[in-house]
This record gives sequence, C-alpha cells and structure tokens, in this order.
Amino acid sequence: MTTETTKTRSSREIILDAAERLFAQRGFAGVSMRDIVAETPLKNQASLYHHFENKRALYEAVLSRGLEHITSLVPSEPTDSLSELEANLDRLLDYLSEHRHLAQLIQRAALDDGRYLESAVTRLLRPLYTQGRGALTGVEQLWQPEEVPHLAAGLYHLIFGYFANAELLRAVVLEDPLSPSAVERQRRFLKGAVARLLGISPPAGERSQSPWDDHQPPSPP
Amino acid sequence: MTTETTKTRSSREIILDAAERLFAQRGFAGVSMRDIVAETPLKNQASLYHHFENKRALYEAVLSRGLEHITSLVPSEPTDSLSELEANLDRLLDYLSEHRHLAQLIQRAALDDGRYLESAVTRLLRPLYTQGRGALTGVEQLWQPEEVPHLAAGLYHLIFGYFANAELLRAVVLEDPLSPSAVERQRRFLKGAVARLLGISPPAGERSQSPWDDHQPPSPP
Amino acid sequence: MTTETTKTRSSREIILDAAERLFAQRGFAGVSMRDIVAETPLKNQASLYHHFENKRALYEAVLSRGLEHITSLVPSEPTDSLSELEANLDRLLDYLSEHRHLAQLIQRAALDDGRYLESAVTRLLRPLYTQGRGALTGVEQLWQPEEVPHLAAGLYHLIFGYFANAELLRAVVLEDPLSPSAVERQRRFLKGAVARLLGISPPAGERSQSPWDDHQPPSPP
Amino acid sequence: MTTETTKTRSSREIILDAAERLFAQRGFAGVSMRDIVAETPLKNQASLYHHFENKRALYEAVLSRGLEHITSLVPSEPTDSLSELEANLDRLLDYLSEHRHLAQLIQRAALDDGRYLESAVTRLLRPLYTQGRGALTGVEQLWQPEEVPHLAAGLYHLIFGYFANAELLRAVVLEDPLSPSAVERQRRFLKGAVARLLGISPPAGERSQSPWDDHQPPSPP
DNA sequence: GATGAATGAGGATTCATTCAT
DNA sequence: AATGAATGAATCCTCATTCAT
Repeated sequence: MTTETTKTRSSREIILDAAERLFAQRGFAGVSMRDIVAETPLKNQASLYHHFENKRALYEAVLSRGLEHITSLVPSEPTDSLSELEANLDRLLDYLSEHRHLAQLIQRAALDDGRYLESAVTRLLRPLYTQGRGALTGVEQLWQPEEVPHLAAGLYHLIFGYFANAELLRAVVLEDPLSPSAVERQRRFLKGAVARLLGISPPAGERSQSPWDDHQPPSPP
Repeated sequence: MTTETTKTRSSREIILDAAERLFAQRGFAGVSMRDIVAETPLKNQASLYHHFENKRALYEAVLSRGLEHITSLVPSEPTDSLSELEANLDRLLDYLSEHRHLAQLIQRAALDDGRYLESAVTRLLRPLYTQGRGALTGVEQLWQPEEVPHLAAGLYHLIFGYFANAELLRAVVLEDPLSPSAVERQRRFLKGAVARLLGISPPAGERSQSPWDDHQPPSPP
Repeated sequence: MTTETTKTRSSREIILDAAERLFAQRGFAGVSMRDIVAETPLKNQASLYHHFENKRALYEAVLSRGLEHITSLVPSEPTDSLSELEANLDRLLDYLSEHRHLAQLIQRAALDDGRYLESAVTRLLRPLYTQGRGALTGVEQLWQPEEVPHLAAGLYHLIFGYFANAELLRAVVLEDPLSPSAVERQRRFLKGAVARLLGISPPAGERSQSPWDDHQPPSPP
Repeated sequence: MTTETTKTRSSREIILDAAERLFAQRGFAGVSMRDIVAETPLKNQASLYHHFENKRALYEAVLSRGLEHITSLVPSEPTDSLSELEANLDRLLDYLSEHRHLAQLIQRAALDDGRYLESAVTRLLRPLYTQGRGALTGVEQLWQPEEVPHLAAGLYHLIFGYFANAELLRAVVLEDPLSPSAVERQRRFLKGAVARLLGISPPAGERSQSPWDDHQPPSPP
C-alpha cells in the first residue's frame, strides 16, 4: 500500500521514465523495446506489453506526459509587464533545465510528425501554440499582423532550441550548455532577446545588474 | 566524367539524393538500406555497397554534401551594414527554401550527435559556428561578451528552426510554411528580428516599404 | 451446483463453449488462450487455469464433451430395416446441423492426431468406429469382408464431410450448405446414397415422395 | 548450368517441398518459419524471405502448386462408360497415394478457408468443383437435379477423405491405410461405391474378378 | 474463483552486410 | 557496376504459463 508520492514508482512510471530518456536521446526508431527494458528492473520485453499496447503507444504516452507540464507553463494571456514576462520565462527555463531531455524529445517528435505521429504531436502542441499566440496580442504595433505567427515560432525556436540542441552546442562550443552558469547566461540572454523582440527592451546599460540576475536556479536533481 | 550541370546524374549522386531526402524525413535509424534502394533505379541493396562502404558512410556523405554549401553561405567577417546583413540572410533563406529537407537533416544530425555521428556533425558544424561567431564581432556594446555564444546559437535557431520544423508548423498553424508567400513573410520577420537583436533595427514605421520587400525569391526548380 | 438445464452456465461451461467454437474454426495451434478469454466474460487468462490445467487439457475437454453425444448417436447393432437406418441418419444429421462446428472440430482433431493429440482422438473415436462397424454386419453379401472397413470409413466421410467442409462448400458452391433447405436436401441425398451403398436402395421413381421428406428438422437454438 | 529436370532442385522448390510436407502435417498455424528452414539446407529464416514475401505467400504457393496437378486429373466431361470412370479414378488414386500429404493439405486448407485463405482455396478449388460437376451431367435420372451438388460433394469426400484422414484411420483401424494393399482395397471399394452412386453398378457376383483388380499401383518413391 | 503482473521462449519479419556471378 | 542469394543478429510482438493478492 505505498502511496503514489513515495519513492516507489509504479512499473508504468518506471517504464515511462526510461522510455522518455531513451526516446529523447535516440528517437523513436533508434530505441528498441529491449533497450527500454534494459533500463528497467523488469526482466523481459513481454512485461512492457502489459502496460502499453505497443511501442508507439508507449511513445505517445511518453510524449503526452512530457507535454502536459509544458503546456501548463506557457501563458495564455497577453503579457505586457516586463516582470511578468520574465517570470514566465523563468518558470519555463527552470522546467526545461530540470527535465533535460524534454526539449529534445519534443524536437524529435516535431521532426517525425506525419510519420509515426500523425496526430499525436499536433494534438499536443497545438494548444501550446494557441496559448503562445494569445500571449502576443499586444505586439501589433511592432510587427505586422501576418508576421505574428512567425514571431511566435521564432520565440519557440529561441527558447526550446537551446535545450534541444544542447548536445550539439556542447560539441561545437566546447562547454556544457546545461551547467548552472551556462543556463543562467542563457536565461539572461533570452530575457534580453525576448524583450527586444517584443519591444520592451530594458536600457542596455543596466542589464548586468538587473533584478533577474538574482534568480535562483532550482537545484539539479 | 559528367559535370554537375549535366542532366545525367551518376549512380552515386542518385543514391545521395534519395538518401538525403529519406534521412531528412525519417532520421538515420528510421531509414533502411532497402528504403534507399527503393527510391533509386537500382534493383539491389548490394549495389549501394559499391558506392559507399556502409550505411554510416553513406549518411556522412549525405551530411557533408549538404553542409558544404551551407558553410559557404555563412559570412565569416563581421557584418555591420544593414544591407550586407540582409543580403546574407537572403542568400541563406533562398538556399534553405530551395533545399527543403536540408534544415531537417541538420537538425536530426544535431540531435543524433554523440550517437551515430560522434565526429561527423561536429566536424562539419564547427566551422559554420566559427564563421557565425566571426560575423558577430561588433555586438559587444549590446551584449555581454559571454552572451555572444548564446546570441550566435539563438540566431542559428531562429533561422534554421523555421525550416527544420516546417512540418510541425504546417500541422499547428495550418498553412504551408514553405509556400513562396510564407517564406517571404518569414524573410521579412527574420530581417526585422535579426536587426533588432544585433542593434541595427530600422525605424519601425518604415518596415513595410523598406527595400527588402522587393527581393525576388528564386524560382522553384 | 447448477444443473445442466439451468440457464446459468458455469464458468467451466462458458469456457468450453467458447473454446469449442474457436478450436473448430481455427484449430488447436490457431487459437491462443487469449483468444479464448476474449470470448468469455473472464478478464484474465490466468482464470482459465483454474478450470483446466493447460491448453491441451482444455482442448481434450472440448473434444470429449463434443464426441460424447456423437458416440451415443451411432448405432452399435446392425441395422437392416430401411426405416431404422433412416431414423439413425436423421438423428445424426439433426445433431450435426445443430452443433455446427462439431464436425469441423472432429475433422481438425483427426488431422492433428499423432501431433498434439496422440491418444485423445483415438481413444474417443475408436468406440465410434467400433459401433459403426457393428452396424454393418449384414453387408457381406454386397462387399467383400476386407472391404467393410473401407465402407465404414466411406460412410463416415460422406456424413461428416458435408458438415466439416461446410465453409468450403459455401465458398465453392455459393450457397449456404447449413441453411435448413440445404440440410434437408443433404438429408435426402444421404439417405439415398447410404441405402444404395448398403444395398437397400429404394425404387428410383419413388424417391421424391417417400416418407422421409416430411421429416421435421429441429428448430435452431 | 543444371537443367531443371536434374536432381538439382532450386532453392525455391526445396522450400516448397519442405513447406508442403509440414503444412500438410501440422497446418498453417502449426508450422513456424523456423520449422521450415530446419527441413532445408538453408541456414536462416531470412533466406526464406528471398523466395516468398511472407509465410502466407509461401503457403499459397504450396497450395497452388499442389492443386494444379489435381485439377488436371479431374475430368471435365461427363463420364458414362464404366471403364472411363474407372480410369479416371485410377489416375486420381495413383496421384493421391503418391503424394500422400496432398489430401491432408487440401483438407486443412478447406477448414481454414475464410480465415487465412479467403480467396486462395476458393480460387483454386472452384474450377475443380466445376469440372467435377461437368462430369456428372448424366445422373439426373438417378438423382434430383438439386441433389447433384450434394452428390458431387459426396464423391469428393469419399475419394479425398480416405487420404486426408489416413492418420486417423491408421490409429482407429490399426492398419496402415496407405500400404499398397490397403490402397488397392480402397481402389476396389471406391470403384464399386462410385459405380453404385452413379447407377452403373456392375453385377455383384463378378466384382472380385473384374478387370480393375489387375491394376498395377505405381511403385512408391 | 478471479485477476494484474511478470516472464522465458518463441512467433514472423527486417536489418545491414557479404559473396559469387 | 550491378545483382540474386544468403546469413547472423536484431526487430516488434505473442505465446502459454505462473504467482502473489
């Protein structure tokens, strides 16, 4: 009789955890059911099929669990105050740096869309997009109305791209982009960039001592 | 000895073409040698091994052929004039919208790095990054020095993300992001965004009649 | 403690019913325990093992239940009067057309004999054969003694083949061989054929208005 | 450069031979691809897939090869002379006793029809039925027209049932039904039975010295 | 009795690769 | 340069069965 909040995760959750990590690292086609079981106390691939009908169902379960939280972090109302915008960004970055492979997982799913996923990613990402669009209502004086979707996509790529491509950045820039200090730098950069793109850029000279510098990143798990 | 401009493509090139398309759409692990042969006049998988030692060698050949041109399009010198910057962007966008799966291919390679690729992407993308960094020499009055790599990465994501995630955008926004008009809008958005991020933003009111509106997109093949 | 006549069938009987149908349709190897559970109110394959030790035991239970009644319908004494012969045939045909998959089940068991079944079918069918032989005592003036076993086998194939191959006949002749009228025709044909083979053939001209035409087929359940 | 008529059978034929034997003995569901390879000089199941697209395609190839010859042995014209009828029966029995598992194979296919086979058996057996019907044109003075299909089916069961159920008969009657002498007895019985059913029965007293007794069975392979 | 979970063995099929022609 | 055939290893998934609850 262990409660769900204890350390005892159900088999289903253990599988989802392992699968999330692997799918994020290698993609749907790059992960075998055997690989997943191997990262699990289970002894046999057959056991997986007790919890998920097939590989794809498992993948989609991983995906929706991962996107669920993300969706709740994206504001659906327009953000006009600088501080509110920054708070939103902070929450998103905290989450993404805590769940390292999530951005990769989403990026892979996006690339695979129409192949394995058809509906899944679309169904899950569309609300996220809708919310994001809602948050951009006030920008029409800066961008033409028909450019706003491009702006939304651009913000998405700015924010998620950093985490999705962390591996690549590490290899190219030769520094760990997920180290606390690197994430903190990215946070500062992102706030500046978003503010500029939304037309609420702070005075340049104050950037380094601005209040968001003292944001406390969550302790890594 | 057929030149590149001849209509007669060599077997090697035909294979590379098919493989590029497939790898971009499904990723390394998602494509089988059989799939590739099937998109080719060749009748047998064995024939592939006449031209490429193995699957991975074929993949890397696809990758380096694709990245070759891209690298030559990225400026290695700092760009301070607005018009020069725009010319650079124009060339890049032209190329990416003409070679639709290239951005996907690169994004997939980036995600797979350290798995199948180890050296390949890194080796190929590092010069691209170095060049990009070089072009950003003048921005230190706008961004802290240690933020410049983040800016470089951000620009990369802004530019490539749109094409890499075209499938996703189509599914979410319900319009073809690769249609000539959409690409033109993205071009305008991108110029504005880049200018803003690099601190050479044009007066907002003039954007719609600014000179880059009359840019002629290349005729599709 | 439910009697056989109660509407409430025990779990064991429900399982046997489902298994009989499935084994008849697909054969022993073509049916999985999962398939059987799926045709049952039970929710889990484990439940099957409460009633039957294993798949084979279940199969044999199905088989002996099915053959039990058949055995009781085959006369063990020689039949010389035409009317008695016809009554025997009528009873057998009634039963076989009421229990549609029984003949298939037996035919499959016969083919599988020596494979999964070794003893089962043999043990169950041998008495049936012995009884049948007994009923053929008088035919030695028509057939050589050593031909009588062939005659017994032939009668068996004539009678059971029609029902065992009903699916095939439907596909080939394009009419339902189990429809009441088709069964009635088969009944007439069979009586004629058996009578001819046993040397008690009725005068040809009278066949259509002979007494067995008014036989009432049992109402379907 | 071996000709097709030499002992060197092609891989495809070797596979077909092994598969025919196994499918006849155990049925489609009871045979695994591994079983088939094991009866073959091939070392790997993968090799099977070079010659047949999948298990079912292999099964259907076995089936059509087997039914091809049979079809050519069934007369399509009405047979009125006794000797012609007997010649037909002789040819059919010779073939069936030479190709022992063929009747089993067909019987199994008939039972499975509508399951794995849908079209296959039907497509292959329908012409056989049509031919058989054609051979029965003259019997309308003995049987009602609507009984003729039943007669056709009955003859089929009489002839094929003996070989299809040889295993069962052996177990029940305790003698090998495929021994030359047993086949000879069955031949005699069958001629008598068919003649009786078609109304061309020979005088009873002469049966044992009638000309068909000196038929020479083919030497077993 | 019933059931959810687990599991070793085996199911069909595909993989990348090799080799003789 | 091309291809048909072959193959060991791996793919996803299903099998019959067991056990704790």
